Amino acid sequence: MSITAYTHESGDKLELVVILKALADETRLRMLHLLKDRELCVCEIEEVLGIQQSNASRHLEKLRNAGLVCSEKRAQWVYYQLNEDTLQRYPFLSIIINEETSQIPCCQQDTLRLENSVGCSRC
Amino acid sequence: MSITAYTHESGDKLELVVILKALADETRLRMLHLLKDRELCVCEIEEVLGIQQSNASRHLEKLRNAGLVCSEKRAQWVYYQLNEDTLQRYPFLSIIINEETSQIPCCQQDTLRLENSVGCSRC
DNA sequence: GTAACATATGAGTATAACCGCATATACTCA
DNA sequence: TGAGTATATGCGGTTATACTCATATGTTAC
Repeated sequence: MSITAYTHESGDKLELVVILKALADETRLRMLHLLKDRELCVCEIEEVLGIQQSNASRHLEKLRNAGLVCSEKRAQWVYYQLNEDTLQRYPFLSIIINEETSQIPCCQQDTLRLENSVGCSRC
Repeated sequence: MSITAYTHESGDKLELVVILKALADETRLRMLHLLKDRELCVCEIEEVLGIQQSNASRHLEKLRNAGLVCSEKRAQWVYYQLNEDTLQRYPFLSIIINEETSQIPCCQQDTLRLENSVGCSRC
């Protein structure tokens, strides 16, 4: 019912390094690309990306631990959205998420798949 | 004697992902931070960072394969510098290298160590 | 030529990352 | 309450990454 605060998995690692590690994966870039337009629930993401549920959940956990997304539970669904606070603190993130990912073919296809879907069959 | 062309280790991986993986490491961020001011040879880098020679060489190889730096051999030394071509093609790189790394304490200390060194004892 | 040095690379190891399967947890609805 | 669903998580296997030591390659200077 409440927005999950982003908890950095900083440990002893630099926040910038944690963020860059979270970005350095094609699946997670595709997720961020989808999330730049609107919030999505996990089942929508796994459908569009064609990946397993547990896999999607773990990638989203990594993005959340890096502070890139935050999640909100509503009914049995968990909705993820970009964490605007972090995006403001690190201006390079907006360039990557809004501009660079849009150049990637599979990200463009993901967008089409999401737009053409008649809403998620489940949520 | 000739500047090594950057050869992307793209394989089947996205160039953007290769670049982000190269960035997602504290040692390599420190290297890029040092290189933003001037070219450096490997022995200077390993001295300032306090890492082993083989370790420095491998990190630099990763940066070179991602197209972030290029190298030039002069006499028995190899000098590394930022690859301006890639920095222009990916504007977010300049933000990370010129602004974000400067906020990192150990990068600031590296800069001091480099400035205070009476030149590299070897090259 | 040889010695000394700078750099790259092969081999081995330890750790981290990614994935799939199965299961636990939490919520809804009848 | 119980069935069904959405999400998270424990576990095992596989691959990738980072590090160290030792060695190969290429250069300079004698």
